[in-house]
Amino acid sequence: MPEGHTVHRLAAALEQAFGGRRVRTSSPQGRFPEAEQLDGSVLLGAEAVGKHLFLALAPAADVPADSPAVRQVHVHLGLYGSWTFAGEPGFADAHAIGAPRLRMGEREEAHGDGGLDWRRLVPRPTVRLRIAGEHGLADLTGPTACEVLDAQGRQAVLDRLGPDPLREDPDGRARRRFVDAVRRSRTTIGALLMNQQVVAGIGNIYRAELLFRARLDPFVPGRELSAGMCEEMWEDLVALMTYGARTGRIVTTQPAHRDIEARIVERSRGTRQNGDEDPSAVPREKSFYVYHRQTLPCRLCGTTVRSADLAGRTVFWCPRCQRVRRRRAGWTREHPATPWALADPAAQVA
DNA sequence: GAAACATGGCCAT
DNA sequence: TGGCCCTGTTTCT
Repeated sequence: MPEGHTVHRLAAALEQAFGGRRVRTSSPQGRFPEAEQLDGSVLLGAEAVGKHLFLALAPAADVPADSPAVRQVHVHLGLYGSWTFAGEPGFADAHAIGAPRLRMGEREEAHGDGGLDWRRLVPRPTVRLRIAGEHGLADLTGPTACEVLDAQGRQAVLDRLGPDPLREDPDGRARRRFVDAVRRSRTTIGALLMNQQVVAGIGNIYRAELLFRARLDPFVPGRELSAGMCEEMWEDLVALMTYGARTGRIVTTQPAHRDIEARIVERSRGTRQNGDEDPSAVPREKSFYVYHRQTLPCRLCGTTVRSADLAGRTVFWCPRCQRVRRRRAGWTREHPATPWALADPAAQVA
Protein backbone atom coordinates (compact mmCIF):
# COMPACT_ATOMS: atom_id res chain seq x y z
CA MET A 1 0.00 0.00 0.00
CA PRO A 2 2.38 2.57 -1.23
CA GLU A 3 2.42 6.28 -1.67
CA GLY A 4 4.76 7.91 -4.15
CA HIS A 5 7.91 7.67 -2.04
CA THR A 6 7.69 3.86 -2.02
CA VAL A 7 7.32 3.69 -5.78
CA HIS A 8 10.44 5.82 -6.22
CA ARG A 9 12.35 3.46 -3.94
CA LEU A 10 11.05 0.51 -5.91
CA ALA A 11 12.21 2.03 -9.18
CA ALA A 12 15.67 2.50 -7.70
CA ALA A 13 15.71 -1.04 -6.33
CA LEU A 14 14.58 -2.59 -9.63
CA GLU A 15 17.09 -0.58 -11.58
CA GLN A 16 19.86 -1.57 -9.22
CA ALA A 17 18.80 -5.20 -9.37
CA PHE A 18 18.25 -5.59 -13.10
CA GLY A 19 19.34 -2.40 -14.88
CA GLY A 20 21.27 -3.05 -18.08
CA ARG A 21 20.85 -6.80 -17.66
CA ARG A 22 18.97 -9.52 -19.46
CA VAL A 23 16.03 -10.80 -17.46
CA ARG A 24 13.64 -13.70 -17.48
CA THR A 25 10.01 -12.69 -17.17
CA SER A 26 7.01 -14.83 -16.40
CA SER A 27 3.50 -14.62 -15.05
CA PRO A 28 2.95 -17.51 -12.64
CA GLN A 29 -0.60 -16.30 -12.09
CA GLY A 30 -1.15 -16.17 -15.85
CA ARG A 31 -2.83 -12.80 -15.80
CA PHE A 32 0.06 -11.02 -17.52
CA PRO A 33 0.50 -13.16 -20.63
CA GLU A 34 2.78 -10.52 -22.25
CA ALA A 35 5.49 -11.74 -19.90
CA GLU A 36 6.18 -14.49 -22.39
CA GLN A 37 7.05 -12.11 -25.23
CA LEU A 38 9.18 -10.01 -22.91
CA ASP A 39 11.16 -12.98 -21.64
CA GLY A 40 14.85 -12.57 -22.38
CA SER A 41 14.66 -8.78 -22.78
CA VAL A 42 17.17 -6.37 -21.33
CA LEU A 43 15.84 -4.04 -18.66
CA LEU A 44 17.02 -0.63 -19.80
CA GLY A 45 15.74 1.27 -16.82
CA ALA A 46 13.07 1.79 -14.17
CA GLU A 47 11.32 5.07 -13.56
CA ALA A 48 8.75 6.33 -11.07
CA VAL A 49 6.30 9.14 -11.72
CA GLY A 50 3.91 9.73 -8.88
CA LYS A 51 2.66 6.27 -7.94
CA HIS A 52 3.29 4.91 -11.43
CA LEU A 53 6.23 2.69 -12.28
CA PHE A 54 7.66 2.16 -15.76
CA LEU A 55 10.10 -0.57 -16.67
CA ALA A 56 11.75 -0.12 -20.08
CA LEU A 57 12.53 -3.45 -21.75
CA ALA A 58 14.25 -3.99 -25.09
CA PRO A 59 15.66 -6.89 -27.12
CA ALA A 60 19.23 -5.67 -26.50
CA ALA A 61 21.10 -3.34 -24.19
CA ASP A 62 22.13 -0.98 -26.99
CA VAL A 63 18.61 -0.27 -28.21
CA PRO A 64 18.08 3.51 -27.95
CA ALA A 65 15.58 4.56 -25.30
CA ASP A 66 13.33 6.18 -27.90
CA SER A 67 13.30 3.19 -30.24
CA PRO A 68 9.90 1.70 -31.07
CA ALA A 69 11.40 -1.62 -30.02
CA VAL A 70 11.33 -0.49 -26.39
CA ARG A 71 8.40 -1.87 -24.42
CA GLN A 72 7.20 -0.04 -21.34
CA VAL A 73 5.82 -2.21 -18.57
CA HIS A 74 3.51 0.07 -16.65
CA VAL A 75 2.80 -0.97 -13.06
CA HIS A 76 0.52 0.63 -10.51
CA LEU A 77 0.32 -1.08 -7.13
CA GLY A 78 -3.06 0.29 -6.11
CA LEU A 79 -4.07 -0.49 -2.56
CA TYR A 80 -2.71 -4.00 -2.33
CA GLY A 81 0.14 -4.41 -4.74
CA SER A 82 3.65 -5.25 -3.60
CA TRP A 83 7.04 -6.42 -4.82
CA THR A 84 8.90 -9.19 -3.09
CA PHE A 85 12.64 -9.48 -3.69
CA ALA A 86 14.73 -12.58 -3.20
CA GLY A 87 18.30 -13.21 -4.11
CA GLU A 88 21.91 -13.55 -3.16
CA PRO A 89 23.20 -11.63 -0.18
CA GLY A 90 23.54 -8.04 -1.30
CA PHE A 91 20.78 -8.28 -3.92
CA ALA A 92 18.50 -5.23 -3.80
CA ASP A 93 20.90 -4.16 -1.15
CA ALA A 94 19.65 -0.68 -0.45
CA HIS A 95 16.49 -2.23 0.93
CA ALA A 96 17.65 -5.50 2.30
CA ILE A 97 16.97 -6.04 5.94
CA GLY A 98 18.00 -9.64 5.69
CA ALA A 99 18.40 -11.88 2.74
CA PRO A 100 17.05 -13.90 1.17
CA ARG A 101 13.56 -12.45 1.15
CA LEU A 102 12.07 -9.09 1.65
CA ARG A 103 8.87 -7.52 0.55
CA MET A 104 8.39 -3.96 -0.48
CA GLY A 105 5.23 -2.07 -0.92
CA GLU A 106 3.39 -2.25 2.30
CA ARG A 107 6.50 -3.30 4.16
CA GLU A 108 9.79 -5.06 3.91
CA GLU A 109 10.07 -8.45 5.41
CA ALA A 110 13.08 -10.48 6.33
CA HIS A 111 12.90 -14.21 6.74
CA GLY A 112 15.58 -15.85 8.78
CA ASP A 113 15.96 -18.93 6.63
CA GLY A 114 19.35 -18.02 5.24
CA GLY A 115 19.92 -21.39 3.64
CA LEU A 116 17.13 -20.93 1.14
CA ASP A 117 18.15 -20.91 -2.53
CA TRP A 118 16.28 -18.05 -4.19
CA ARG A 119 16.33 -19.86 -7.54
CA ARG A 120 14.14 -22.53 -6.08
CA LEU A 121 11.60 -20.20 -4.57
CA VAL A 122 8.26 -21.28 -5.94
CA PRO A 123 6.20 -18.19 -6.70
CA ARG A 124 2.96 -17.80 -4.86
CA PRO A 125 0.04 -18.48 -7.18
CA THR A 126 -0.93 -14.80 -7.07
CA VAL A 127 2.35 -13.54 -8.58
CA ARG A 128 1.35 -11.48 -11.62
CA LEU A 129 4.88 -10.87 -12.85
CA ARG A 130 8.20 -12.41 -11.91
CA ILE A 131 11.42 -10.79 -13.06
CA ALA A 132 14.50 -12.93 -12.58
CA GLY A 133 18.11 -11.99 -13.15
CA GLU A 134 21.45 -13.57 -12.47
CA HIS A 135 21.57 -12.65 -8.81
CA GLY A 136 17.96 -12.55 -7.70
CA LEU A 137 14.33 -12.05 -8.55
CA ALA A 138 11.39 -9.77 -7.91
CA ASP A 139 7.77 -10.91 -7.66
CA LEU A 140 4.86 -8.55 -8.24
CA THR A 141 1.50 -9.35 -6.68
CA GLY A 142 -1.84 -7.58 -6.55
CA PRO A 143 -1.18 -4.58 -8.79
CA THR A 144 -4.11 -2.58 -10.04
CA ALA A 145 -2.21 -2.17 -13.33
CA CYS A 146 0.44 -4.28 -15.03
CA GLU A 147 0.44 -3.73 -18.77
CA VAL A 148 2.75 -3.27 -21.74
CA LEU A 149 2.70 0.18 -23.33
CA ASP A 150 4.54 1.83 -26.17
CA ALA A 151 5.99 5.33 -25.96
CA GLN A 152 2.63 6.91 -26.75
CA GLY A 153 0.87 4.87 -24.12
CA ARG A 154 3.44 5.86 -21.54
CA GLN A 155 3.03 9.50 -22.50
CA ALA A 156 -0.74 9.21 -22.14
CA VAL A 157 -0.27 8.09 -18.54
CA LEU A 158 2.15 10.93 -17.84
CA ASP A 159 -0.27 13.43 -19.35
CA ARG A 160 -2.84 12.49 -16.74
CA LEU A 161 -0.46 13.27 -13.89
CA GLY A 162 0.25 16.51 -12.10
CA PRO A 163 3.67 17.49 -10.77
CA ASP A 164 5.56 14.95 -8.67
CA PRO A 165 7.25 16.47 -5.60
CA LEU A 166 9.99 13.84 -5.86
CA ARG A 167 11.16 14.95 -9.28
CA GLU A 168 13.65 17.75 -9.81
CA ASP A 169 12.08 21.18 -10.13
CA PRO A 170 14.96 23.60 -10.66
CA ASP A 171 12.89 26.41 -12.17
CA GLY A 172 9.90 26.07 -9.82
CA ARG A 173 7.57 25.07 -12.63
CA ALA A 174 6.14 22.09 -10.79
CA ARG A 175 5.41 24.15 -7.74
CA ARG A 176 3.64 26.77 -9.83
CA ARG A 177 1.52 24.11 -11.52
CA PHE A 178 0.45 22.80 -8.13
CA VAL A 179 -0.33 26.23 -6.69
CA ASP A 180 -2.31 27.23 -9.75
CA ALA A 181 -4.31 24.02 -9.85
CA VAL A 182 -5.28 24.40 -6.19
CA ARG A 183 -6.16 28.06 -6.38
CA ARG A 184 -8.21 27.63 -9.52
CA SER A 185 -10.53 25.06 -7.94
CA ARG A 186 -13.56 25.30 -5.73
CA THR A 187 -13.01 21.70 -4.64
CA THR A 188 -11.85 21.17 -1.05
CA ILE A 189 -8.12 21.11 -0.44
CA GLY A 190 -8.53 17.65 1.11
CA ALA A 191 -9.92 16.31 -2.16
CA LEU A 192 -7.45 18.22 -4.33
CA LEU A 193 -4.46 16.72 -2.56
CA MET A 194 -5.73 13.22 -3.44
CA ASN A 195 -6.25 14.16 -7.08
CA GLN A 196 -3.23 12.86 -9.00
CA GLN A 197 -3.75 15.50 -11.67
CA VAL A 198 -3.14 18.20 -9.07
CA VAL A 199 -0.14 16.54 -7.46
CA ALA A 200 1.16 13.05 -8.23
CA GLY A 201 2.26 10.69 -5.49
CA ILE A 202 0.26 11.80 -2.44
CA GLY A 203 -1.88 9.21 -0.71
CA ASN A 204 -4.13 9.25 2.31
CA ILE A 205 -1.34 9.51 4.89
CA TYR A 206 0.54 12.40 3.30
CA ARG A 207 -2.76 14.18 2.72
CA ALA A 208 -3.81 14.09 6.35
CA GLU A 209 -0.36 14.86 7.71
CA LEU A 210 0.39 17.67 5.29
CA LEU A 211 -2.86 19.41 6.18
CA PHE A 212 -2.13 19.09 9.87
CA ARG A 213 1.34 20.57 9.46
CA ALA A 214 -0.17 23.38 7.41
CA ARG A 215 -2.86 23.85 10.09
CA LEU A 216 -5.48 23.75 7.38
CA ASP A 217 -9.00 22.38 7.57
CA PRO A 218 -9.41 19.67 4.91
CA PHE A 219 -12.76 21.12 3.85
CA VAL A 220 -11.54 24.57 2.82
CA PRO A 221 -11.97 25.13 -0.94
CA GLY A 222 -8.70 25.39 -2.82
CA ARG A 223 -9.53 28.76 -4.28
CA GLU A 224 -9.80 30.24 -0.78
CA LEU A 225 -6.14 29.53 0.00
CA SER A 226 -3.44 32.12 -0.45
CA ALA A 227 -0.58 31.51 -2.84
CA GLY A 228 1.78 31.57 0.14
CA MET A 229 -0.11 28.79 1.91
CA CYS A 230 0.02 26.63 -1.21
CA GLU A 231 3.71 27.29 -1.78
CA GLU A 232 4.47 26.35 1.81
CA MET A 233 2.50 23.14 1.42
CA TRP A 234 4.42 22.21 -1.71
CA GLU A 235 7.78 22.85 -0.03
CA ASP A 236 6.71 20.80 2.97
CA LEU A 237 5.60 17.98 0.68
CA VAL A 238 8.97 17.95 -1.06
CA ALA A 239 10.72 17.69 2.31
CA LEU A 240 8.40 15.01 3.70
CA MET A 241 8.44 12.85 0.60
CA THR A 242 12.18 13.18 0.11
CA TYR A 243 12.61 11.90 3.64
CA GLY A 244 10.13 9.12 2.85
CA ALA A 245 11.98 8.12 -0.30
CA ARG A 246 15.29 8.08 1.52
CA THR A 247 14.15 6.05 4.53
CA GLY A 248 11.12 4.18 3.21
CA ARG A 249 9.09 5.57 6.08
CA ILE A 250 6.54 8.32 6.43
CA VAL A 251 7.40 10.36 9.50
CA THR A 252 5.80 13.74 9.95
CA THR A 253 6.06 14.37 13.69
CA GLN A 254 8.74 16.51 15.20
CA PRO A 255 10.62 14.87 18.09
CA ALA A 256 9.11 17.19 20.70
CA HIS A 257 5.62 16.02 19.81
CA ARG A 258 6.12 12.28 19.95
CA ASP A 259 5.88 11.40 23.59
CA ILE A 260 2.21 12.03 24.15
CA GLU A 261 1.91 8.34 23.25
CA ALA A 262 3.46 7.33 26.54
CA ARG A 263 0.17 8.10 28.23
CA ILE A 264 -2.08 6.60 25.63
CA VAL A 265 -3.11 3.12 24.69
CA GLU A 266 -2.57 2.92 20.97
CA ARG A 267 -5.03 1.12 18.73
CA SER A 268 -3.95 -2.46 18.33
CA ARG A 269 -4.02 -2.19 14.55
CA GLY A 270 -1.20 0.02 13.35
CA THR A 271 -0.10 1.16 9.95
CA ARG A 272 2.82 -0.96 8.88
CA GLN A 273 5.71 0.65 7.12
CA ASN A 274 9.04 -0.41 5.73
CA GLY A 275 11.53 -0.69 8.54
CA ASP A 276 9.11 -1.23 11.39
CA GLU A 277 11.55 -3.80 12.73
CA ASP A 278 14.38 -1.29 12.81
CA PRO A 279 14.84 -0.18 16.42
CA SER A 280 16.46 3.08 15.30
CA ALA A 281 13.41 4.08 13.25
CA VAL A 282 10.72 6.33 14.66
CA PRO A 283 8.08 3.81 15.81
CA ARG A 284 4.89 3.87 13.84
CA GLU A 285 2.72 4.96 16.75
CA LYS A 286 4.82 8.12 16.97
CA SER A 287 5.16 8.88 13.28
CA PHE A 288 1.90 10.69 12.55
CA TYR A 289 0.00 13.67 13.93
CA VAL A 290 -3.49 12.65 12.86
CA TYR A 291 -3.50 9.70 10.46
CA HIS A 292 -5.47 6.84 12.06
CA ARG A 293 -5.56 8.77 15.33
CA GLN A 294 -9.30 9.45 15.36
CA THR A 295 -10.62 9.33 18.96
CA LEU A 296 -7.10 9.99 20.29
CA PRO A 297 -6.02 13.39 21.64
CA CYS A 298 -4.14 15.73 19.34
CA ARG A 299 -0.40 15.71 20.06
CA LEU A 300 -0.37 19.50 20.28
CA CYS A 301 -3.59 20.57 21.95
CA GLY A 302 -5.25 17.43 23.30
CA THR A 303 -8.46 17.89 21.34
CA THR A 304 -9.87 14.62 20.03
CA VAL A 305 -8.75 13.96 16.47
CA ARG A 306 -11.66 13.53 14.08
CA SER A 307 -12.21 11.50 10.95
CA ALA A 308 -14.70 11.83 8.12
CA ASP A 309 -15.22 10.74 4.57
CA LEU A 310 -13.81 13.12 2.00
CA ALA A 311 -13.89 12.24 -1.68
CA GLY A 312 -14.35 8.57 -0.91
CA ARG A 313 -11.49 8.23 1.53
CA THR A 314 -11.21 8.83 5.26
CA VAL A 315 -9.56 12.07 6.24
CA PHE A 316 -8.22 12.74 9.73
CA TRP A 317 -7.76 16.15 11.33
CA CYS A 318 -7.62 18.10 14.57
CA PRO A 319 -10.64 20.40 14.65
CA ARG A 320 -8.81 22.87 16.85
CA CYS A 321 -5.29 23.04 15.41
CA GLN A 322 -6.63 23.03 11.87
CA ARG A 323 -9.42 25.49 12.39
CA VAL A 324 -9.65 28.27 9.83
CA ARG A 325 -11.69 31.44 9.90
CA ARG A 326 -13.32 33.23 7.06
CA ARG A 327 -12.34 36.87 7.05
CA ARG A 328 -13.11 39.61 4.60
CA ALA A 329 -9.67 39.14 3.14
CA GLY A 330 -10.17 35.38 2.71
CA TRP A 331 -9.51 32.38 4.92
CA THR A 332 -6.95 32.60 7.67
CA ARG A 333 -5.52 29.99 9.96
CA GLU A 334 -6.29 30.15 13.62
CA HIS A 335 -2.84 28.74 14.41
CA PRO A 336 0.44 29.31 12.64
CA ALA A 337 1.70 26.55 10.41
CA THR A 338 4.68 24.47 11.41
CA PRO A 339 7.79 26.57 10.86
CA TRP A 340 9.17 24.89 7.79
CA ALA A 341 12.80 25.34 8.70
CA LEU A 342 12.25 23.25 11.82
CA ALA A 343 10.28 20.75 9.82
CA ASP A 344 13.31 19.46 7.97
CA PRO A 345 12.60 15.73 8.08
CA ALA A 346 16.28 14.99 8.47
CA ALA A 347 15.99 16.56 11.89
CA GLN A 348 13.20 14.18 12.72
CA VAL A 349 15.30 11.11 13.09
CA ALA A 350 15.54 10.98 16.83
C1' DG B 1 -14.52 -19.46 8.19
C1' DA B 2 -16.39 -14.86 7.38
C1' DA B 3 -16.00 -10.12 7.46
C1' DA B 4 -13.76 -5.90 7.87
C1' DC B 5 -10.23 -3.14 6.57
C1' DA B 6 -6.13 -0.98 4.09
C1' DT B 7 -1.07 4.18 2.11
C1' DG B 8 -5.92 3.57 -5.20
C1' DG B 9 -8.10 4.35 -9.21
C1' DC B 10 -11.36 3.48 -12.74
C1' DC B 11 -15.81 3.56 -14.75
C1' DA B 12 -20.82 3.98 -14.82
C1' DT B 13 -24.47 6.77 -13.23
C1' DT C 1 -21.46 9.32 -5.58
C1' DG C 2 -21.40 4.22 -5.78
C1' DG C 3 -19.61 -0.05 -7.28
C1' DC C 4 -15.98 -2.65 -8.51
C1' DC C 5 -11.25 -4.51 -9.19
C1' DC C 6 -6.48 -5.95 -7.00
C1' DT C 7 -4.53 -9.07 -2.06
C1' DG C 8 -3.14 -9.90 2.68
C1' DT C 9 -3.94 -9.40 7.54
C1' DT C 10 -6.57 -8.93 11.55
C1' DT C 11 -10.67 -9.39 14.00
C1' DC C 12 -15.16 -11.22 14.64
C1' DT C 13 -18.44 -15.07 14.91
